Amino acid sequence: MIWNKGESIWRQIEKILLTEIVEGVYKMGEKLPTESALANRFQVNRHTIRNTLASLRDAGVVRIEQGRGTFVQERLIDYPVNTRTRFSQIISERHRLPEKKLIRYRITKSTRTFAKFLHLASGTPIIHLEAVSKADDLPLAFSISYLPAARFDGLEKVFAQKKSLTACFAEYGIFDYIRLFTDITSQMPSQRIATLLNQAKTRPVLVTENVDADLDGTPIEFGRTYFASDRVTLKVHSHVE
Amino acid sequence: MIWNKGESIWRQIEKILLTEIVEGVYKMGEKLPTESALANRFQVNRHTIRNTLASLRDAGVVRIEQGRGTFVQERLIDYPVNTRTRFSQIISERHRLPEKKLIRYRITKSTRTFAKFLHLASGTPIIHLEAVSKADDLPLAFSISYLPAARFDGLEKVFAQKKSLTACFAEYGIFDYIRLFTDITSQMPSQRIATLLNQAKTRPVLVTENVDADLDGTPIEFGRTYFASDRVTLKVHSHVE
DNA sequence: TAGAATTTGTTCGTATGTATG
DNA sequence: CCATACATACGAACAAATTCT
Repeated sequence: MIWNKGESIWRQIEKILLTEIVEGVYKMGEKLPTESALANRFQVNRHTIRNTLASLRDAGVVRIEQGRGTFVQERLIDYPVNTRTRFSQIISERHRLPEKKLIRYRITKSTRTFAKFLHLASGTPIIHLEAVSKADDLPLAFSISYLPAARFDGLEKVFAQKKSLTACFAEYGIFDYIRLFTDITSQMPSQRIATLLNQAKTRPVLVTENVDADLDGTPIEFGRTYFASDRVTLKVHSHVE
Repeated sequence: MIWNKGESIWRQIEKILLTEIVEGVYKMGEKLPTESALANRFQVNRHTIRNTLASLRDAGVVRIEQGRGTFVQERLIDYPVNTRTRFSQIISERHRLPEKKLIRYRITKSTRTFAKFLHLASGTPIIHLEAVSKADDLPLAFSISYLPAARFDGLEKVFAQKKSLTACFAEYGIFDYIRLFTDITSQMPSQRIATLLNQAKTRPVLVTENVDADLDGTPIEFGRTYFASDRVTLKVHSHVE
């Protein structure tokens, strides 16, 4: 390897690796060679390779995990966050096969927190619905939805058939609804959620909380969703006013 | 301790702990007693306590870190994400003292990625500005901003004085600007970013990427911001159309 | 469950070139 | 010309996390 004198070595290596990644030599999610292997290949010190990889990490191209290796960062799905956020539609538009798998269905009494969001009295029966959302069999999100049981009587059977909340709502006469707000935080996943998302427990999840309402403004759902952060980017497009 | 018969013991304990947390017995970010200590206090099995803590975690009240303990989850700042996102203003409105500390200032040649966002030719000189945003001395975010060097000649001195990008823009004749988009992901922080945010390296960060433009629609800044996810909630308020 | 092997992370130290004042 | 700071590059050793046996 002969290095150009006008540019630092680690930047030249960065360009080479970047080219190889975009050309698909290393594919999405795949492991790059170890630092030692790269140092050997380019005949430089491991520190120099680490400089390169740190820069690629900062640019969002790779992620580095201690003890495991360096991986090409995958960010498969852009997930718009706005008034019309609907999972199935978003996935379909990206030419992927959406699937929503029911994990758990229960009816409980609402605690104060959920009651507040749904404008219900504390203790009112609410549906507690857990599901995993997939695109082409790849889990993207695990979500827990809380809905007023009175309004959605028998939801379990409807959901088992429709496999989409939007479709269920239509069965109950709600043909359109809007998202009132979305709160976004980040956490480490519990073992259960990591398993459901088929994700390493050492990788974080994006957590959103939201309330959807019908066109009268009556809340119909409070939801908490855990996104596999390596597979999803939340996108907020600003409206020009 | 005498337990009410109509309700499960772990739920009763949950209510007690929740009350103590909201009353400030355990303050934000503080460590709760160990599971054993709580089991001892309430004279129940440790499994019962684990039930309670798992429920509090799922409700976002505490976070559990293996080998370290259970902590009251701090979520201090609601950070709106919209067309008019401005740090100083957001913090001030919450009756906190905003501060933006310059970490690094350099001028480099833009790579293709940044050039694309800023509508510049690849290789054009751009300003690379790193800063830590604080509220009442608590670091909330670390941000890297890329700006066209030609348009913001001498920005370093202006920023040193104004300590706010919005204020700087005004010096260059830009009295209003809008955010075109915001992309949101989540990562584990590098050692450097964890240190700058004064945050445990085992806690994730929220990462946003955004482009701001002047009222002509010309991009003036590409920014990447790392939020301490335990201290910030990003809020997307939907506009009703 | 225990330990070895693998891989990245951190911290010493040394040296060179470049820009600044 | 000198002092200083900073980025770059190499070498060695050990720490920490993960994986494999």
